[in-house]
Amino acid sequence: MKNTLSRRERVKLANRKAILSAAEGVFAQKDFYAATTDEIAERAEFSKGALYSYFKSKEEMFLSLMREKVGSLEKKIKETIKATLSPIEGIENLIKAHLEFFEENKEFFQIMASERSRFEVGMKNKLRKELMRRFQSYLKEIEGVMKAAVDNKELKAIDPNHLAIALIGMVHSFTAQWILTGRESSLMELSPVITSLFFEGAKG
Amino acid sequence: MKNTLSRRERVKLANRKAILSAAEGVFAQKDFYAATTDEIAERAEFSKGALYSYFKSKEEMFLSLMREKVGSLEKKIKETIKATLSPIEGIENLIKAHLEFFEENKEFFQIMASERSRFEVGMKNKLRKELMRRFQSYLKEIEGVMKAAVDNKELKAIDPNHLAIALIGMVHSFTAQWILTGRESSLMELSPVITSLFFEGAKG
Amino acid sequence: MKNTLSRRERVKLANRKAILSAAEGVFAQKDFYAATTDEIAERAEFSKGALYSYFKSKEEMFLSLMREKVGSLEKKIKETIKATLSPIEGIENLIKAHLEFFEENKEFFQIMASERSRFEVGMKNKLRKELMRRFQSYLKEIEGVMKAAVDNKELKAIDPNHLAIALIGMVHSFTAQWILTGRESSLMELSPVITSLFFEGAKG
Amino acid sequence: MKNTLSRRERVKLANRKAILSAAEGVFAQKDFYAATTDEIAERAEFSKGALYSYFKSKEEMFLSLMREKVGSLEKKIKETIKATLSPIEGIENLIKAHLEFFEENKEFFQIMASERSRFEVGMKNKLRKELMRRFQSYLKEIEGVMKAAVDNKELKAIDPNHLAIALIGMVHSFTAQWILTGRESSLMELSPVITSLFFEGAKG
DNA sequence: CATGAATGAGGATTCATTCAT
DNA sequence: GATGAATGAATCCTCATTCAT
Repeated sequence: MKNTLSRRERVKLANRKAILSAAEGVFAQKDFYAATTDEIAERAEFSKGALYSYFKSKEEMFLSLMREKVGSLEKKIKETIKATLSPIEGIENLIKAHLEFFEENKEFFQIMASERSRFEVGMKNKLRKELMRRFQSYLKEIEGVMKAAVDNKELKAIDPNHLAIALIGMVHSFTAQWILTGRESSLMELSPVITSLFFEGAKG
Repeated sequence: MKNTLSRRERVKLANRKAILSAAEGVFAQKDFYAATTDEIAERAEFSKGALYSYFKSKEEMFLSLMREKVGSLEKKIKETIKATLSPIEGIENLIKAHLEFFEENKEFFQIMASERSRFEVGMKNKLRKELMRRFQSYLKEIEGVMKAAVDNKELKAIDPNHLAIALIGMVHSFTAQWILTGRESSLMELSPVITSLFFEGAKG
Repeated sequence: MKNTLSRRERVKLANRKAILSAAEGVFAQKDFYAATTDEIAERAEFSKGALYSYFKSKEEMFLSLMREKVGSLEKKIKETIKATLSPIEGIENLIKAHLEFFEENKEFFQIMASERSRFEVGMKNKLRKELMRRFQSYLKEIEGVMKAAVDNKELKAIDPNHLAIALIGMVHSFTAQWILTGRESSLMELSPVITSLFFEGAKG
Repeated sequence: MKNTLSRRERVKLANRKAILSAAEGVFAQKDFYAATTDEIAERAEFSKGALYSYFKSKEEMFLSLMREKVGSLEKKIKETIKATLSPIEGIENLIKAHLEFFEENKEFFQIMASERSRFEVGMKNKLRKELMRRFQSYLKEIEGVMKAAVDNKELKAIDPNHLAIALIGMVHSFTAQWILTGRESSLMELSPVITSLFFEGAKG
């Protein structure tokens, strides 16, 4: 496929990416307020001024980052769902896809985990609202799979929303603990534990 | 029981509590950095200066709040565990206790959810370290119950740490969603869903 | 002589003195701004409120202290002058009196040395002006002695103001250094050095 | 000599100097605590923020100022000493050099006179310690000249430390009085008086 | 476009002073 | 009168954002 972007545009895009990547590291380490544009600029090896020709404000930078990440998580989830036959298999793959994504994006996971709860408040601007919408749509996606499985009698007749919340909760909890305790082994190895617990429960 | 505190002391204690309560609301809404001492003071109906005769700094205020809350959650968990006979019953009660506590302390839950991940960073002072220790000890508590249940063959032979993480994850996830979606019904009503999912799993 | 003060009044006076004494220590150690009413109150073993029933403000407290000390230095100087026959002997005794006074009032000396230069500025209120007047009158006192000695041909025909400045300068310099270097020996021991240098000069 | 600094660097240096100069005026008038960054910024015609890109803190600003001034006084003293043949002549020139320096740096003299005594206290950081060291080394410098003159039999066999203290005391005292009384004539005119008093003494 | 110095609003903290008990 | 908790003005410092070069 021929690249339709001019060299200029390609450079801009690459710079933007580099800045977001630097921002990701800083936001993960320090949270939105503690992260300074100075540090982001330094890590991105750009001047502070340059940041502002790519993003209107620190907030926009943050939200762009989140938007892209949530977007790509969502995309991965959608593809996973589409690619699988049975709902059960779909859920298994969903768990794997999540773990894979979070393992590759630990920094984003940390940001998401600590900033999400704050999105309801403030909400003054469109960007935030859009982001919230995305988070909810990501949950809905999972819910859809659950509903299919329930309809299919492959899962018990439990509110699909509850099933989605439970699964997401377990995945996030394992991921958070994995990050907190130093990430020795691969996060993927936990996939069977989560799958088994989700499907069969803990009772012996 | 006779109250052994002088009136002065009782007033001081009450004021301290009032300040912490105001702080809880503000921290929940805005996070540590965005929360201003001005707003906390205003909400507590005290002058900004007064805050500083009760707490050395905004950080100390925050950590005192967390310490007390985590402490009382831990206490509740411990009592619940002690009061129950079989491990299975214990876990059921644990879920209820958690939901009850979070329902009564939604604001604290929000703070905990969003600030916990940040505790590793910084960590310069003793207070933060102490808080981290408490968080971990709270998890260990749950782990202990799980281990007993596994030993008792009431649960499958799964790493008790994993069982604890899974349970906590589900509880937190349901609580977070309940807060996000406006808390119509009581959080407690979700107890049977969580219990059933944890023990029996989702498979139909 | 019968004490004409009521017990009440005597107590008040004693308290006032105690507060000034505490203040002296704190002002010497920290300077006017760094000294806090909290610390003065604590050292005086009075409540902060009590300070304000003895002095209208921290500034008034400071100036009262200075006034009393400068007053008693002046008194000592006057007595010394009156008690001596020849001007030469008078100057010798003046040096001794100064050293004795500063040795007994090191803390005051420190305060005076560091705050005097600031008295010109501000000067808004009567207290400051009065204090400046006292400092100048203290210098004039010395000048008077010098003039007598010059008139008497016991000293060279040098402007008595210059003689006074030179003497005061040496005395203060030796005192300051004595304080700075830890006050091992008695300050009084320096009296012959100063006397000799002032009268005979350094040339061999 | 070609200037090896870029224009940027030259501007920065000039700004730094301008800020220090503004600070000098404010510190002289108000002392360290009473001087506000607001006033310094205003007088320097910079924003408050700009101050902080040149100096880490108000304290560092203060100490930089002192360091530079004490440094240049010391340099002047050293040069004076080096340039003179006989110790006697050296001392005469020393007096002149001092008066000249203080006349050109009245504001610094005022600061030095009022803040020096406070340097022992606190002393927490390296900068303060360094400054104290400089003050002492300045005194030692004078002491060295005195010792040479004593060894040379040009001065009486008096402890050189005492000679240095006496001389410094007189010079400071005359300078302080000159500042206090409005600086009508030139301070330099006092040089012969000081010289004569130091060498020959006051006795007629 | 990039740079980084300058801006200045914003926020934590201190402390003299007041006043209810 | 004494107390010490409460007040709030004052002040240092930070950092997102702008803009001249």
